[in-house]
This record gives sequence, C-alpha cells and structure tokens, in this order.
Amino acid sequence: MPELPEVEIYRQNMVAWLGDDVVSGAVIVDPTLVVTHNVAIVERDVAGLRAESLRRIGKFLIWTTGAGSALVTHLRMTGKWVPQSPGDPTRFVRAKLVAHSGKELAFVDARRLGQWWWGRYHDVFHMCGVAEFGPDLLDADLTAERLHDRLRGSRRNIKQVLMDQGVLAGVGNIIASEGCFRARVHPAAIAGELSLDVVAALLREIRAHCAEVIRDNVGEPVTYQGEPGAVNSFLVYGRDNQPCSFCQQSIRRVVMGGRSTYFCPQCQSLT
DNA sequence: CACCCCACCTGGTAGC
DNA sequence: TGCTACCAGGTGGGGT
Repeated sequence: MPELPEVEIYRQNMVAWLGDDVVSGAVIVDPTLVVTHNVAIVERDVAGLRAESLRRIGKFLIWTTGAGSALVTHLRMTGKWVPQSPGDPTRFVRAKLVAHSGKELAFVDARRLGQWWWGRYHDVFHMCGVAEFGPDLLDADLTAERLHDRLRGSRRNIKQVLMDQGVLAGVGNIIASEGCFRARVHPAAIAGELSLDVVAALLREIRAHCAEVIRDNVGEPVTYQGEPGAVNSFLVYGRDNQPCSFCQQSIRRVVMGGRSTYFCPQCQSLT
C-alpha cells in the first residue's frame, strides 16, 4: 500500500526502466481500471510517452503529452508498477505499458482499487482531484511557515490533517504515525495549536523519513507491509506493545478516523 | 466545516 | 485442514 516514498520510488524506477525508450502503447486487461472509459483510446494514444514527462503529485503518477493530454494513475492500496519479462506469470495484472523496444511495465493490483484517467489534462486533473491538492510534501517551495499557515484555525487532530491531501499532498497513514513520533508530537494534538517550531520539526522529520525510505529502496522491487518477505523497518508503525526505541515504554495502537495509529505515550505527550 | 460510517475490492493471516 | 473474522500504507460520497 503505497504512500509518497513508494510512489516516488516507482517514478524513479520507471524513468530508469524506460530510459531513452518511448512508450508505444498500452494493453488494458481490466477495463474497469480506466475511470474515463476510453480504453481503446488510451491503448493507442499513450504512444509517445517519454520518461521526462512522468511526474508525481502526492501519490499520483502523471504522464503528460505535448498535445495536452495526460495519463493520471493512482495505485490506491495494493497497486504496483512491475517490469515484466515475456511470459512472466505475475498475478493481478490490470494493464501494461509497452515500449518500442518491446519492454513491458505492468500495473499490478490485487484489490483492484487503483485507477487511471486519460484525457485533456485540465479535465482529468479535476476529475481525479489533484487540482485541489495542497503543496506536495517534497515541494521545495513548501516551508514550515507555509505549512503552519495552512494549519491555522484547524481544530482537527494533526495526524488526520497531515493525511488530508488538500492540506499537504503525499502523506499517508504510516508516514503520519512515523512523522509524529519522530517529531515527538502526539497524533491527537490540535493542528491549529501547534507552534511554528513544532510544525517545522514535523515537516523536517516527515521529509527525513521519506528520504530514508526512498534512498534505501530505489532500484529495488517494492514490497508492502504484511507481504511475504516484508520487514517492518518503521519506528512505531505496527509496533503496538513493543518498546519505544527512545524510552522503552510500550508503543500504543489507537484508532483515529478509522485508521490504525501508533505512538509512544511517554515521548509524545499531549500537553 | 468536522466527524462518522460506508463503499469500492480482494488477499493474507490469526484464531478457533 | 477449514472456516470465520478481521485487517490492510487510499480516497470519495453521503449523512448527521
């Protein structure tokens, strides 16, 4: 289940995979993938996509064409981008991008929640929601001051606000827990009451976490938490009843907004 | 606007 | 082994 680091890793891996090659077409195996319902048009009109026109906004990967069209993709919970060798028996392939050289890149998605949009980019950016997104977490223009401004007046808890893509794009459930822990912020703290220093620490620690995940995994096949062979390298996520790496107190799991949330009651005080 | 639950889907795993 | 229940890193919609 990908968040910003995994999506960024896929982006970098796809750029490396394609290199100077050019996409020649797509094969849509599961037509329900394509929200815009123009399956045959997608299969044909993605021809010409190049690595340099692939970008990431939050958890979306977006290819744009010089002609003003865009292929917007989202992996949702279980999607992956996997290079395919001919005859590869990979399960759950919903679509493939094919390059001129014959190389294939599969969109693999067991739960089938992932989505593609194809059309004029003004239209599809609105349809998929990125048009209303806040600044991307890794956007160099996003400063602690700007984030602090965006939180002003909010009575919601910081953990859920961080996951609100309209405030800040890219943060998901794991990063939110990890970032709050690293910055020593209680996940239920009121977002609008955090000082600039605390917001700066949150932004710095969330970015540091992402940078570490990207650095350690780029170029490798991505595995998600809970999959066979996956190792939990997180400081708090999935570690309820295990000792905090700073103070040895037991990490707690609570549910906030229906999502598992992990924190250290000692290190992340509400007061 | 905030918050809740539900929906979309299916696989994996823990527990009996 | 088989069945059940619950869990899953995302997001949108509807209702209160």
